[in-house]
Amino acid sequence: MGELRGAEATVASEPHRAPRTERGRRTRRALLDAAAIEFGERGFHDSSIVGITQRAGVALGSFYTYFESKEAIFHALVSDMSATVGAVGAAAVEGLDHPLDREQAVTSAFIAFASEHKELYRIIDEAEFVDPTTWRAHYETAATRITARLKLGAENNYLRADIGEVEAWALMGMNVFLGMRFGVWGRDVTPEEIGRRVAALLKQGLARE
Amino acid sequence: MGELRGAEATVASEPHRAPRTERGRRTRRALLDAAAIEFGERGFHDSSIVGITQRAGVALGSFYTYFESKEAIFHALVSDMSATVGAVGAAAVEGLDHPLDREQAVTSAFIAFASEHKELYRIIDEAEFVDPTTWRAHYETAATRITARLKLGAENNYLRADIGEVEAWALMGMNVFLGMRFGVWGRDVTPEEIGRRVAALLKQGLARE
Amino acid sequence: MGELRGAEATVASEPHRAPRTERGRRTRRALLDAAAIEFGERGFHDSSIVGITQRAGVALGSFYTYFESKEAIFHALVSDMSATVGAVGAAAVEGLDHPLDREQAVTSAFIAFASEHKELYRIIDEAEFVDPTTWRAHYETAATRITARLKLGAENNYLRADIGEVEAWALMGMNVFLGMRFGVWGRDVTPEEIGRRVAALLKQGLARE
Amino acid sequence: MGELRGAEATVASEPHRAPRTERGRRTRRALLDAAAIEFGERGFHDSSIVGITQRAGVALGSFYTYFESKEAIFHALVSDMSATVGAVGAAAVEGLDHPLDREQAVTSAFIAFASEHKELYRIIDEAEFVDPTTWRAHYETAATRITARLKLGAENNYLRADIGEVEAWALMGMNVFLGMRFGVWGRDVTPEEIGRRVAALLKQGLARE
DNA sequence: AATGAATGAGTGTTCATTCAT
DNA sequence: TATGAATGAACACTCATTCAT
Repeated sequence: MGELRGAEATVASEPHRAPRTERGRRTRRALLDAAAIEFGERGFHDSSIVGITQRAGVALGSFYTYFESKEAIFHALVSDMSATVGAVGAAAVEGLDHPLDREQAVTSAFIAFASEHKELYRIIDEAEFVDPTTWRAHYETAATRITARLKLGAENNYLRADIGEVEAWALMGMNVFLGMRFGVWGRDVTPEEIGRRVAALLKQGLARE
Repeated sequence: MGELRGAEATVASEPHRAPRTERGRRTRRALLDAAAIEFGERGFHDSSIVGITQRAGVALGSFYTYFESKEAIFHALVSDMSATVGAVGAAAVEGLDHPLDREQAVTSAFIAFASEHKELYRIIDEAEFVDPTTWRAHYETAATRITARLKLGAENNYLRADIGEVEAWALMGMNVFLGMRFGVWGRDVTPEEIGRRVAALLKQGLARE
Repeated sequence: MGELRGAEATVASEPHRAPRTERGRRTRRALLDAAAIEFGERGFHDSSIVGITQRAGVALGSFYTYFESKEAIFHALVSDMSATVGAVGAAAVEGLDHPLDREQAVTSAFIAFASEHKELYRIIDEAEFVDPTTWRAHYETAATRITARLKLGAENNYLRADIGEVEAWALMGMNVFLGMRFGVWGRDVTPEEIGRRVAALLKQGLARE
Repeated sequence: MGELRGAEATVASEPHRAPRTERGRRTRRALLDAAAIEFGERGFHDSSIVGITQRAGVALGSFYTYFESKEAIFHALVSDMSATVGAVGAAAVEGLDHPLDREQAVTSAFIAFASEHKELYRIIDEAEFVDPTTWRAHYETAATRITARLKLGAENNYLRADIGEVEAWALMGMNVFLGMRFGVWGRDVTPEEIGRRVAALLKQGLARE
């Protein structure tokens, strides 16, 4: 999970008290990593603070030095992950011009990422019930980003002029479900192959030519 | 919610004891309807058996005459809903031959249905955490149905020959996310318009002709 | 403590849920009696719900069938006791006409009562911190009653015309402190003797004639 | 609160370690002042060491350089206050000969003092539960002082020969309750007027002449 | 002396489930 | 079948106190 933290600077995770010492920073990090595993494995409600602190190797009470509540650390985690997912998409499109290339790259990257961070799915999905505001913001932000990509493609005459939010949500739904099925559940089709198939769908549809 | 129960005969919901009297049947139904509301409003974990029985107007103890546990009634509900959603899709394609017409109809029907049964989304989503087997079966069954529809379309030379499971999951993801965004969250685009846009995407992709 | 409950009808003790069965009524009573002992012996903060339920011989969870919280049962107890103390005073003056006789009787009765219900002092005193509203109301009500007695004595020309609230609070303070010292702490002077001495003070003051 | 500290030399408050430096003395004083406010506002149990140290502007750990425990600082405070109250009484009687004048002065002074140090009441009252020994000693000492005053008045033929401990406790009770009602709760009657009324009561009782 | 991170015992409260009536 | 009182395991959270720096 370590590398997921990279995005933390971007999104404020509102610690109870910001750690003042290096030791404090390490403890907070250990708690976040432990929580990602615990929540990913057992789900929010079956996870316990003791479970998290034991995994992190710190005392129960230390938890509350860094997080206000069980909900708070979950929120910090979801915010992190949401930012990380966004970063994965942004990195994937880098250097690509054609919108279809871009979407193909995003899909492949996303599925590869999903299959390496399976706990991510569970945690973001569970945010619907534990932290609905953040959950909704996560998808709305992503949709906005996709919409922007598509509009740009239309402006550049690569894509049809009439596409917009509906298509963006359709694309996001594809990616999420493909990530679940071929990233988290099984890897019987490679991320690259899936990217190619999605690109084909976007290019020409499903109809016979 | 009454009409949702129609599908119950299809999927075995394994009642603790099958109600023998008419009165019993009514109590069981009252509990299921109450549970759908309670789970939909508060989520599984914040729902309580007392809450359900109070909504249903029966005594706390009576719950266990009809359901073995909190999980059991949730399972019954999810099974019901899964079957109902399947039925909605099946009804939508009736009488339509062309696969693109069929998918357009399914999408429109599904979004219209979602906006009228918002609790459905929440409950099926939460099944990921409460009843994962049923949840996964729900999506696998749906994917199988879609795959079958697409393969048939390919056999009939309407669709490209190489489409299969990946495209089915992509389609399902679209529908689910469009249902969430334009059915549950907001109705700023009509189900028919969304169906048309999805059909356009499937027909020709997003690329400029 | 049983007889203390006599006043309960007078003051609403707002149970979480009113017991519907006789068994329920008995459990609630057992909890109140146990709480009086527990709070009296250990004080509010060192008392625990487990402690109360163990003394009462019921399961931990049963507590919350009858009381909303630890504070709630304390409040019920204080209300009860406040009413009981009032009743003791009222009973003492019955049949006595002269105000000095009345106050003498009240003082004696109160001190005798205090020495038999030592937990009462502790609980009412602790209400200053746990249930300040009820605590203050307790003393204000008592002061009002005493003021009324004194005014009546003045109207009947037994007492000086100018006495009022200040004298009532002075009298109440006497009684409370005498009850503490000669009722709760030690019985080295009898309640009757104390009553006589207070009456003497009220009759002629302390000055040499 | 500063001036309350004046009496500290009188009663040993057993500091954990006596501060050796001037800086240490200032920190200890800051902690005591902060504790008086915190305990007065929130009561002993709702007060916390963090709360006290934050008010005092020192680090949490510093607390234990000066006090052994939460109870210890409370004890130091109660001892202080007890001594201060005694000093107020002693100062009030200075230069007065007649016992009735003396008691009138004590009552007035005490009520005036109470209305300026409301936290005092709360803290001394709470000592019943937190530091019972000191609490009881406080009242026993006060009673002894009053008894001595009264006996002296009797010896000098100002007062009846038979008055003693009972009358002392009665007087103390009056003062405490009048201080609560007309000092802490409301100042609708002046301390002087109350002193006069108490003196009248002590001089001639309440009976009509 | 001062700091603040770490500790962990302690406890109020919830709620699914059982069971006597 | 229906009722609702009783049960007790489970857990989030607090906070006085310790200790390494």
